[in-house]
Amino acid sequence: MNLKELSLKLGLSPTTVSRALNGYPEVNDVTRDRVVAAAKRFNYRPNTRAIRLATGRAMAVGHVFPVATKNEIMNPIFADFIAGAGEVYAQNGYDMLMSVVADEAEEAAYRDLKSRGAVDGVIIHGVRTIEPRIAVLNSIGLPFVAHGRTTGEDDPYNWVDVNNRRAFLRATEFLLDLGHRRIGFVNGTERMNFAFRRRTGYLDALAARGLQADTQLMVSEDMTELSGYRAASRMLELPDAPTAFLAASMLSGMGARRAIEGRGLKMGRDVSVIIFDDELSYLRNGEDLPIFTATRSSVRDAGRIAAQMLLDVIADPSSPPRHRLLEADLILGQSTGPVLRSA
Amino acid sequence: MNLKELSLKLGLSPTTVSRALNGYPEVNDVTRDRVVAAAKRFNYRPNTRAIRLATGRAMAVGHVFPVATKNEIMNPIFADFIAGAGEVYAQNGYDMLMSVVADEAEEAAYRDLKSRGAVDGVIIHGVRTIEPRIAVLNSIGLPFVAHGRTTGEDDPYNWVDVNNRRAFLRATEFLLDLGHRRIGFVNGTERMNFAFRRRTGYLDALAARGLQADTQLMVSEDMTELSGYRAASRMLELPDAPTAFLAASMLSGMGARRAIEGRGLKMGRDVSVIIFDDELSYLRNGEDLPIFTATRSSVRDAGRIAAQMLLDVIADPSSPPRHRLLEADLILGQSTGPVLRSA
DNA sequence: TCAGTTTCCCAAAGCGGTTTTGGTTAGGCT
DNA sequence: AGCCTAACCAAAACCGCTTTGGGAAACTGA
Repeated sequence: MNLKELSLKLGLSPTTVSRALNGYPEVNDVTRDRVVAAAKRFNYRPNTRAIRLATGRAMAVGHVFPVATKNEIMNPIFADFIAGAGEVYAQNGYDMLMSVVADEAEEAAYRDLKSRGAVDGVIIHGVRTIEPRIAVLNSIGLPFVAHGRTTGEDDPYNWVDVNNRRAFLRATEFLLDLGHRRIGFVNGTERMNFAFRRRTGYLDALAARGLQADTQLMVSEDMTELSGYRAASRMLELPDAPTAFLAASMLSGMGARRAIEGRGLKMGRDVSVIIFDDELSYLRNGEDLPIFTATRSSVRDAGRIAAQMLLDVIADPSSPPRHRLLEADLILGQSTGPVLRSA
Repeated sequence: MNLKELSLKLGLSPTTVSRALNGYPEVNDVTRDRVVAAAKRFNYRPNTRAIRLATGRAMAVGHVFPVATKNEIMNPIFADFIAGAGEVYAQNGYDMLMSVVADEAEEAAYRDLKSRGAVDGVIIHGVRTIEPRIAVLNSIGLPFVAHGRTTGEDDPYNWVDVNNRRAFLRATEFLLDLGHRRIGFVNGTERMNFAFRRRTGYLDALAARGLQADTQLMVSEDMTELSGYRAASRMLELPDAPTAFLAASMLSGMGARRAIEGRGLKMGRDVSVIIFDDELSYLRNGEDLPIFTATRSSVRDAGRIAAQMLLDVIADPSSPPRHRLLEADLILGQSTGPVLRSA
């Protein structure tokens, strides 16, 4: 059932039917009702392809998903971010287009999306400390929102980010307040800008109390359970072992917990742990009671916010750059406690 | 740069340019080369929207992503599956469309995709034991491939699945061969058909040795670390505790490991564990040496295979239903060993 | 009453490609 | 030479919608 057929059935011109359905004023209310009723009855839905060609808008948003050929880690927060963003797109009649491309082909993928007119805008993920995509997208003229910020980028751009520095500053302060002085920091890889900012927060908190950071207590690696386990294990073997850990993710935290418990220590009593919790749906931090004390910021919410921002940018591309800095909550779980004097 | 402009620059008609680029035979090779060179030089890419309208094909595949309003677990294998499928789409010039919809709106989403002509086919995920989507999609007339099978469905349909029954049969047999007789089974929720089939494999292996299953050793829940931990803990408290576990996922297995180690036991020596390993990129089973003995089947590969199958179905919709049953490897890790006689 | 507005609707022209149809030219055959 | 067939290219129709530019009827106001 297409527009022509429907208009034929109604004895109206396609023009009038289209206008009636799209809420244009120059159509009689009685006629409009008739059209709307018929559209529903015949289950008419305008052909997306035709709308797009006619309006020149893609009514679609792209997410490019770079994938390394080697078994690199895929962004574990991706699914939840997408879930949040997708909700917003659906509510606004936008489609979500996903491109899986080789790592080195990401730039080409954006150019392709633009020149094919396949999308009206994109969201970029996993912003690195040095981030070439921003300049590329600006030069292509493809509206975009970055999930995460970069450092020292002169070009203006739209972003949604968590205040990673403050989150880790607060977490570190919290541990310091509990009496901890040796705090192991199991960070993500610092090619990622958020990891870089987290370290800043950690260091600033220590510095504010006149404490010097110990490089032996700082690790920057992929955020897997195994690397969390190894990093924590190594630090716990030190003569002056840490009494607390700061872990960059739920998985790193689980690794740290295993290292602690594997030594017969009890997390929350002998060694404290704070994680960053993205509220991933398949990695919940406990059910009602949080297991880990955590700085928490929902990546799904971030997806919603970024998507809405992108739609706003698409609607008004000449507007000044938009920013949104989300604050993470510090939630109390069972993994932290005062430092043991006996130790 | 569109077709008209390009043809103007070349002094050819749009027809000839289009034909030259699309490999039609009725154009001189010299002309073709000239056209191709110009297209590259001016970075011409045909407008996707126009192609779609003209050809009547969407050149796109849909993935519907149901999301419960409550904090239900989102499919953790989704990202990896998508990564595999997306690769194939990209290679074949197809776009991947993703719809995030409320759980109860999934059927409407398929109808919408179909009537809008937004996609040429879809892949359905997380096939349940009772699976209404198959009948719906068949009646809508939207080509599809199911990732997973259902049970007792009369309608024909295309599917890609892992031989879950055999995987768990083999895993159980392997444990039995090692002398284990009390084997805890931490299964996923059996609304999912794959979990149902896994139980069948487990029970069949026991039955083949004349062993009776103990319902106290069987749990069917969400596959989280926490539920794995709880289930394993509960079983380990039994007077006649299991000497081995079968866990449905990497996360369940990690939970089981924690339960084991938390009791001062050593996994692989005191208690054996076999998991099902989907080879998720953010949850690797060790780096070179596998941590867990596992039945392994890459969900990314499954994505590739399902995507290819769908493209084949789209190309030839009237072909008989296609099936592909993948066998899981049984790989040896450090989490299994012979049962301890002393116990 | 009549010109000037509104109101409501329609015909037709795009959007940017593909595909059908048809026409011209060069070469081959008798 | 005359005819036929490839080979090549162009014109035009079409995909299904939106949008522009009228245009007739009804409604104003003087």
